[in-house]
Amino acid sequence: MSLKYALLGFLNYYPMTGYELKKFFDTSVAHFWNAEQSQIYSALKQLEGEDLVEMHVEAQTDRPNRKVYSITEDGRNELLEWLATPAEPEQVREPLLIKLFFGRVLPRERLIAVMHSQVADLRRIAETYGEAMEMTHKFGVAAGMEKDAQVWALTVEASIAHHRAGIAWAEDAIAKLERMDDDGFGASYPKEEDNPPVDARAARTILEMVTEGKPQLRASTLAARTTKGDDHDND
Amino acid sequence: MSLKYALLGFLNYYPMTGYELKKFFDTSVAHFWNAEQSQIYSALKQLEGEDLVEMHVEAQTDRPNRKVYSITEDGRNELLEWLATPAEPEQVREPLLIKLFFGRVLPRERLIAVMHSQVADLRRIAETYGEAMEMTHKFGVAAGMEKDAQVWALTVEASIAHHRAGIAWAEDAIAKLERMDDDGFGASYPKEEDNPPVDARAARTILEMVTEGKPQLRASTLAARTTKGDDHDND
DNA sequence: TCCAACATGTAACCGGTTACATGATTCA
DNA sequence: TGAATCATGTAACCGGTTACATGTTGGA
Repeated sequence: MSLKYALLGFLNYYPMTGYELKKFFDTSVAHFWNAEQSQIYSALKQLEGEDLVEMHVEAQTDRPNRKVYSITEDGRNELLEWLATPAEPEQVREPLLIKLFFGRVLPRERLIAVMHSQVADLRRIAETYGEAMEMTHKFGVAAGMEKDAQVWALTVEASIAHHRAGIAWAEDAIAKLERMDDDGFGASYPKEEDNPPVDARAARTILEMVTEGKPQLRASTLAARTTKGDDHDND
Repeated sequence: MSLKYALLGFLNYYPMTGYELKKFFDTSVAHFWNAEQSQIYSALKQLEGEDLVEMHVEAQTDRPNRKVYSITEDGRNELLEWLATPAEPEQVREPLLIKLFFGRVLPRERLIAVMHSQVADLRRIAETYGEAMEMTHKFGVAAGMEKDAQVWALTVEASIAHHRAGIAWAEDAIAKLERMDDDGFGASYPKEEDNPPVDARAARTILEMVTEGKPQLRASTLAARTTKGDDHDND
């Protein structure tokens, strides 16, 4: 859903074509949002259908006509309304944490290697934020929007903070893994060897032991807790 | 794709039904991964087709038969292989950052209110991590998997670190917004008023000014940079 | 000569969400 | 009486990705 508003946001700066919008995405919000060309074109069509943007064709002979989109009054109103509404927290999906969660079955060194590679990836991404910061500044100057550039900079800081935290956590986790007893790791788990073969009731029993009828920590519960409490300082 | 491996990961602990898998998800990995019941059922069917799990029916008269899934040798191998492979970095998608990015057009106080509500949401979620930590411990005891519980705890720490960083950043951003000049905010932007009406060339000109033929910071570029460099300590 | 930039799209697919359906048992 | 638990699914939809199609101009 946010894509729609990001497009409105850009069109609220200046009228432009789908092709140009793609460039704006790639040069300014790439660090926290990506949009494919094809997606932009179809979203624009949709926005036009809702009368939130309007399009006029600029004829060209040598290449496909330019379709320049501009935001409508309705579009601007809807944008402002959306911007002033609290953001719904995103569902986190972290493949790395799945690997770590189930990673005890790997030889410890293998698991640590995966963690190291995560750190390396994060560092590599973090290096690009300098460029991103420069970009926000350049845009501000080029477009005469220095005020906007100040909030743009805050979004880059968010990404930096986020990555720094990720790196710090991962390094701490690696240190902890290194302090753990090697014997517990690897595909065969000591306990399993001493114990009678696992039967189909085990999972049931464990679930009963853990959740003694108590309310569970469900994603839906989380969502409810977070969206219900929207009753603060914004109205 | 990770869902598939999460299922294999759980089935590698114990054989169980789709219904029980859902509970395991909700009580243990909910803080970084969610899976809907319907999705679990169809994924299991798919895994069975690939011979990574096998199913046997436990007949029941009073309610639908239990379909107990267990991991196969192939499944275990594929799981181990996947676990030992570096995680591909996820595309970040942060609606809040879109709001902030375009938020200059809001009255400053409105934008700050959105940020405050973000902080409140993050705090509310952070409160649940105590429970999550308890859960990992309980599971470890109940299943006789104390070693696994140690790595489970690391995943909870990841979420905690992540949220703490989010809160700290947001509070800092709020402080900065509060120090900014009020006049720059709101739907009408001073510069626009003094300047001639915006024409359809403006976006073009700005893009030219900012990206003087220089390589751009594209998501694809980022992806390339991050996946190319996988040549470290894992093979 | 060949690739990048300009400029538009369509179609297939994929992972995930939401809604709907069925039906017994148990507990408040 | 009515909700929650147990236990299975199907179908529609939705946002996003990947692949494919078309065709000119200008620069390395």
